[in-house]
Amino acid sequence: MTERRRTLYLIDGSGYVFRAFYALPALSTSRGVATNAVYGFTRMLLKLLKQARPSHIAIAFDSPKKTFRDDLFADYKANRPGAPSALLAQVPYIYRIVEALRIRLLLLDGYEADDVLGTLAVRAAREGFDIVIVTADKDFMQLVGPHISLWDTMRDRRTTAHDIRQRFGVEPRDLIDVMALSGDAVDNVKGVPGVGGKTAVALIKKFGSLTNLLRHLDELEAGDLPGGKKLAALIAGNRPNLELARKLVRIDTDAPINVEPHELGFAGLDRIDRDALSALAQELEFHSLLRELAPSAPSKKQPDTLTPSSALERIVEQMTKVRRLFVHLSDEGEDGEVLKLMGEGEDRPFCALEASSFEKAAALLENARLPKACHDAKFHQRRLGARGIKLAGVDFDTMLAGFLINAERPEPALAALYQDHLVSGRNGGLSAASADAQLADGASEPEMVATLMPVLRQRMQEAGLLELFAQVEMPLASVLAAMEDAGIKVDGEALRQISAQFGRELAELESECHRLAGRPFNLNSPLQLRQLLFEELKLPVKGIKKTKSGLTTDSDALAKLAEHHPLPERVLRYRALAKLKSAYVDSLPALIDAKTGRLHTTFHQALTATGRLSSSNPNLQNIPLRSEDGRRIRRAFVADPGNVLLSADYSQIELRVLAHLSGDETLIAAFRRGEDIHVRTATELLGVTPEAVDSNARRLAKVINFGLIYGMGPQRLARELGIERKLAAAYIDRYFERLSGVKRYLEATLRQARETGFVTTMYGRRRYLRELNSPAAEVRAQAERAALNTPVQGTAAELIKLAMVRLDGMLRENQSTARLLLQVHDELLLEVALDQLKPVARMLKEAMEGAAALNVPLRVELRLGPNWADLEGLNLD
DNA sequence: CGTCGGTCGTAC
DNA sequence: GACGTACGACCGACGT
Repeated sequence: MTERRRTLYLIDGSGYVFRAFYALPALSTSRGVATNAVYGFTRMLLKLLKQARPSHIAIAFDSPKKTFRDDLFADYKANRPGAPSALLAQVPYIYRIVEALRIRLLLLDGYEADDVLGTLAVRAAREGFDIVIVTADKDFMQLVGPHISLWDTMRDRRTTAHDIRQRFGVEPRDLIDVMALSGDAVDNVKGVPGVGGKTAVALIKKFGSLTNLLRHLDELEAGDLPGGKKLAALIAGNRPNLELARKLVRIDTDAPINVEPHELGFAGLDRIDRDALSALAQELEFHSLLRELAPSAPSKKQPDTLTPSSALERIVEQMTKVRRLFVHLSDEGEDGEVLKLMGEGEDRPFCALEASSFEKAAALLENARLPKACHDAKFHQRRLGARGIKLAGVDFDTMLAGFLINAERPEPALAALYQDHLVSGRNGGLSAASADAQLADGASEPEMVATLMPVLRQRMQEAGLLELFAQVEMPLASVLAAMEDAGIKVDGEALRQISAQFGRELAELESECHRLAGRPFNLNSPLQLRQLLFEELKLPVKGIKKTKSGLTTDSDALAKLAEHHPLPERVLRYRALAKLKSAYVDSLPALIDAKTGRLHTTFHQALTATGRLSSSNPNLQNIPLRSEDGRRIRRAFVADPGNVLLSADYSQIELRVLAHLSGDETLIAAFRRGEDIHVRTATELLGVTPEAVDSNARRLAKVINFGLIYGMGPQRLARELGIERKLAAAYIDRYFERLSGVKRYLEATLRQARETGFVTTMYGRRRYLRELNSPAAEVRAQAERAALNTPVQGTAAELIKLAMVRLDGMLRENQSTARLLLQVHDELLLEVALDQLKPVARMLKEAMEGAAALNVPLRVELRLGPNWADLEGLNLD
């Protein structure tokens, strides 16, 4: 076996100090000494030492004196404001921390940190080290090579030579020339005006280097590059600038440093200067941050260190005796995955497992009779599932609990919940102490979950949310995990064909539009389109709505303008196709799992204000349906061979919920009799018999019925129906006159919302609406509409969630292989083997229609087919 | 150069 | 100004 190369970590100290200073709020000690940069820097450093456990490490800082670059160019970095005094004052502390940690600190007069690190990196690579430069600064990319990579610890992003080639298409070294050409606004390096990154990369790709480019400007002038002539002249004119820029951006790899890489050894956290750190901790009031390192610290358990594997079995053994397990899988990228477990009991046994030893805890995790709590159960179930571990018994998810209690925080992080429920209350803002509690590595995640659980449970109980939590949200998380795992089969080849065809038509439309406009313009730019239509073509602006920035070019507006000019109609067609192509046809194939041909969305259960689910990456809740072009996309969503797609839609779920919540007798009677609800509404509005309701009258009623749920006003109704505003207002009055129960309900809802500050759904979910008291009429009105809509939308969301949980139970009980794939607010989509179709269809219908006993029946329409576009009705009788 | 607000359009 | 809930592509302005 060849000896492993040693790894040297080189830290861009100045970069991190700068970032920490601006990223963190203005913390200070009780005596008013600013500490945020020291705090952020120290945290970053400790994290790095724990995670990477480096054998060799050094930190470099910029020389405080003038550097050789200042001598070259007086205005170097002139655009960058000097460091604020609050930052400068912290620098000595930072140096002291580095010294106390016994890490080599490097400062070289006349050189920036970049040059010191660059020189050391090149030297160390020659001597057989692998070098990781820890920085967030892209300027370092020019140094990357076979043994040198970058690591941005804040975003946990690593950059290798391969990444750079892939991203830019040039070698890392070439980035010096690229940067020289394009300039750098931050450092006030002037490149060639008008040449940005894109052009610069293209030029270097074509000519290989800046030197070669300057030598062959004539080729550029004659060449086929668009604007080549102009470009060549510009570059020629800026030749002296370029020579200078190259010297400024190039990191010096030959700085006079008298340190050798092998002298940069780090002995580990056991060998640091504890006395010095302790003194610093006192002085800076970093109690929890440095406590674990300092000698005076209580001998608290060290949750973040990995337990040696010899002790593992014993600890896991202890865990079998606990009443409850707190579980956290840290998402620290690649091989940094760590599973932390804590038991609830007298001595709270704790262990942290590396990915390679997860299976030691499998039996515990899969034991459904051992209750567990974690933050984001769906995530844990899927990630452990990917390793073959079937997480079971999770009955408390702090993310779901926290969101039920306060829906103003979507997908709350553990630290945010901790802050909200355990730390805040004292002086409101982010004091140094509370930031410390939140940010420091003091408490492990399982500890935080354990601490939060009783608090959150208490708050849910006070708000009457426990049943919704335990009976709906918790079991749903596991159903959603299975749905995401299942994914849906998508015909990528079909999408590629559609893409090609749309592409051809779009190209034709584009040239046609440019011809009609009389000049080329960017069809995707509403701004350019607006200038063209209203300023150049001077099309009439009457009846055109406005956006914040001016006249709109939305589809309503274009439809109006189409009477006066042929262009708008073509733009409408272009927009429709371009939308479908970029949002669906071209983006979906990239997300299809190449092995299985299936597409896996992520459902968000703790995100929307009303309690609906949402879907992202990709969003499969807005796949087109209405246009034929759109349906072609939907047709690419197919059933696996031997299966069919089975879809179930709630019929009029929101109007039925409104009937139930309002108790309106007319509405309830109509639904009980199974009437066409829009026809019924039309008879009430127009005072005619059902037979007399024509399609136009029904359409009117339908618009009102839908608009009602959203709090539509007469203005919008009039526009929608193309009638006078007065008439629209009369219809609305008439509606509330005939359906007075609805009117009373809406009024009562608003009254209650104003009194309590929140509205509730049928199952008790709350939405707080502070804006109900806003002095701004429009803000207030919007909050009022939300207040009226939320109970209806939210209750409907709860019903289908309940149906999903019920269905999941039924499918399990009957050992069906049918799989729930998608939920689209009032629709469930399943993939079912042909031979199970009938029983599954029955279960599905029963699960949905029987989700709750409202005072109106719930109705479901079943349809099935080979794909999601061509579905035919299924009658079970 | 990345982030973010604005605009637009898809779904229910 | 104008009808609720989402996600996301694209553009263009703005400042780490």
